[in-house]
Amino acid sequence: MSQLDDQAFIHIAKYFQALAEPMRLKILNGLRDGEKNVTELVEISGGTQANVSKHLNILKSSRLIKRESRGTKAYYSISDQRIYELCNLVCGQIASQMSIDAAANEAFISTLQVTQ
Amino acid sequence: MSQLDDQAFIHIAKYFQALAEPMRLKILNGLRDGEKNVTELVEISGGTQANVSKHLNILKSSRLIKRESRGTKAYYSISDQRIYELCNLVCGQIASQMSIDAAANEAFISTLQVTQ
DNA sequence: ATATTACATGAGTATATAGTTATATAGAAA
DNA sequence: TTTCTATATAACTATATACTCATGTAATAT
Repeated sequence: MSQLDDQAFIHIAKYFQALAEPMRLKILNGLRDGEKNVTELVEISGGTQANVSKHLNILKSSRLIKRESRGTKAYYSISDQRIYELCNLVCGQIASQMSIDAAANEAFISTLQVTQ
Repeated sequence: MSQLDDQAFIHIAKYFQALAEPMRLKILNGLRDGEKNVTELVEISGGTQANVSKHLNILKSSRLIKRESRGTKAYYSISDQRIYELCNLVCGQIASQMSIDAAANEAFISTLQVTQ
C-alpha cells in the first residue's frame, strides 16, 4: 500500500470524521433550506453559542460549509449539496439494518430530516 | 427538535464514525474483491494483528462487515456494497475541493482504491 | 496431551474530541 | 466614546479512541 494511498485514506477519514457528530449533523440539517446565522443555528440545534461556533468552524475547515460575514452576523451555508446524498445513503442503510417491520422502518425513515 | 430526531442523528453519526478512521477504510478497501481472513487483512493493511482485530470488531459492530468462522480462521466480508457508493461520493467531493488542475485531480482520483 | 496457528481481548498509555465557562473581538448604535 | 449585539476563542475538564504489549482462547495438527 503506497504512501499516497495512505494519504488518501487519511483524507477521506477526516471527511467522515466531520460528519461523525450528532450536533454537526443537526447543524447541517438546519442548513438544508439555506443559509443561517450563528444565533439561528444555536436556537435550532439547542446547543450553546460557544459549542455551535466551534462545530461550525470544524465544518468549515472540512469545507462542508461556507461562511459569509454581513454586519455583525456570520451566515453559514452548505458548500456542496451532495452531502445530503451521503446522509440519504446512510439513512437508507441504517433503516435497512434495523430488524423491525416495514411499517416501523418507514416511520423511522420519516423521522430522518437529513434529506433533501 | 424532537427526542426521536436526536436519536436519529446519534445513530447516523455513529455510522459515519465507523468510517472515520484510515485503517478501517483500508480494511474495507481490502475487502472490495471479496472476503478475507484476519491474517490476510493484517498483511494488506500493514497494521498489527491486535489492532486489525479491534478495528474489525468495530466495523462488525457497526454492521459494515460480517464475520464467518471457518476452522481456526475468521473470514470477514462487506455487509452492504453501498458503502462504496458513500466512499465514491466522498472521494468525488474531496477531489473537487482540491485546488489543483484537472490532470492532477484525475491522478488523485485514480489513486483512490475505495471504489467499486 | 502438547504444540501450533489464528484470532480475540484486557490493561495501560497517549492523544483527540466535545463540552463548559469566561473572555476577547468586531461591527453597529447611541 | 461607550454600549450593545454577534461571534470567536482560550483555558480547562471529561470522555472517547487508537495503539501497543501481553495474554487468553479455540481449532487443528503432531
